[in-house]
Amino acid sequence: MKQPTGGLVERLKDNGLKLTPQRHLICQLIETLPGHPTAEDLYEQATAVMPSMSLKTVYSTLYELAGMGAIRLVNVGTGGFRVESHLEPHAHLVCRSCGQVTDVPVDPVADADLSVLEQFDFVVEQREVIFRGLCRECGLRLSGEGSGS
Amino acid sequence: MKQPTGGLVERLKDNGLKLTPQRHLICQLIETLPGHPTAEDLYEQATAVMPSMSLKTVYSTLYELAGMGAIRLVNVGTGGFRVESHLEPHAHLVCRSCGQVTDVPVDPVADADLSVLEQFDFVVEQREVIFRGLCRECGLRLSGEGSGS
DNA sequence: TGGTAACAAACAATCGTTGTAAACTAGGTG
DNA sequence: CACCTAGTTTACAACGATTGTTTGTTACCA
Ligand SMILES: [Mn+2]
Ligand SMILES: [Mn+2]
Ligand SMILES: [Zn+2]
Ligand SMILES: [Zn+2]
Repeated sequence: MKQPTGGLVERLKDNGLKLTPQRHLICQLIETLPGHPTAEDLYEQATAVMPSMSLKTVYSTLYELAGMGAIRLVNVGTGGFRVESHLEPHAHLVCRSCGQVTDVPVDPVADADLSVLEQFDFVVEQREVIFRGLCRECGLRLSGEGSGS
Repeated sequence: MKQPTGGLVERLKDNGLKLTPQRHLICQLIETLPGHPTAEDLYEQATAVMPSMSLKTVYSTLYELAGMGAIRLVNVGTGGFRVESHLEPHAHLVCRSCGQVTDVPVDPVADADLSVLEQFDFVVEQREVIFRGLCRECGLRLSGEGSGS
């Protein structure tokens, strides 16, 4: 009923892909790194362990994992997509100042009335809710600056 | 209580910006073109009338209008942002196949319980709801292809 | 009649991502 | 083992969207 978030390596093999050292490392990093890493984040971490790792391989592996539904690639408008390894429906807080992405562990649309959607003949496969604004640090910092001098 | 969508030119002047022919044209196009045009869409339309128009000027003007809250620039993950001239809160349908962006004239989060957000010390300024899936044409086309031959 | 501030154009550069081709690797075959 | 092959990774060029820089224009005013 609920696929284990911590089984990326198994998912790869189940889908007939070879478990290469590169893929293994990328899977581990995804399961280890907190938050919503970018491809570049993963690349940096990966090259620290395996200097020959190519950025292209990171992208390819992410698309493979996303293609088999093991992760999602979300775009919150901060330039470049981010890896989402929490597959349960949830919302995101995105700071317009520092770009930080935080999980909100509920789906605000869960019990909304979505009957309006019927008229569109649109097959909804997935939904995304983003709250944009300022995180605590950025809120404090910006208001502090504004009143100074 | 409700700023007129059709007053971009006035908004520019109210904010102390000169009403140049370029800005005037871009404002007109935003108010005329249906849907959610990209910067490139506007640039194409603009150069048809004013061939010297620079893409940079389109971008600059869009950021100026967005900065004064006259439009919004939304990123639905189709590569590049789109101009949103309907400022009332509403959701979007985004087709994963053709990229079409359709307005859903309701805000599904409007009467959701957002008390969970309080614990985050995050100042929400704006929210975004996207439904991803397949539009009618793409749904028909893809299922038609799958069953043939 | 310059002087200057705001603006737009031309064009190079940047960022995130993708295409291409060459090199590598594990698993068969003889 | 020497060879073949499919799958994979790498190096690197190219791409689309956006931005920086520099230079040219324009409106307006002392
Ligand atoms: Mn998340
Ligand atoms: Mn819209
Ligand atoms: Zn922040
Ligand atoms: Zn479609």
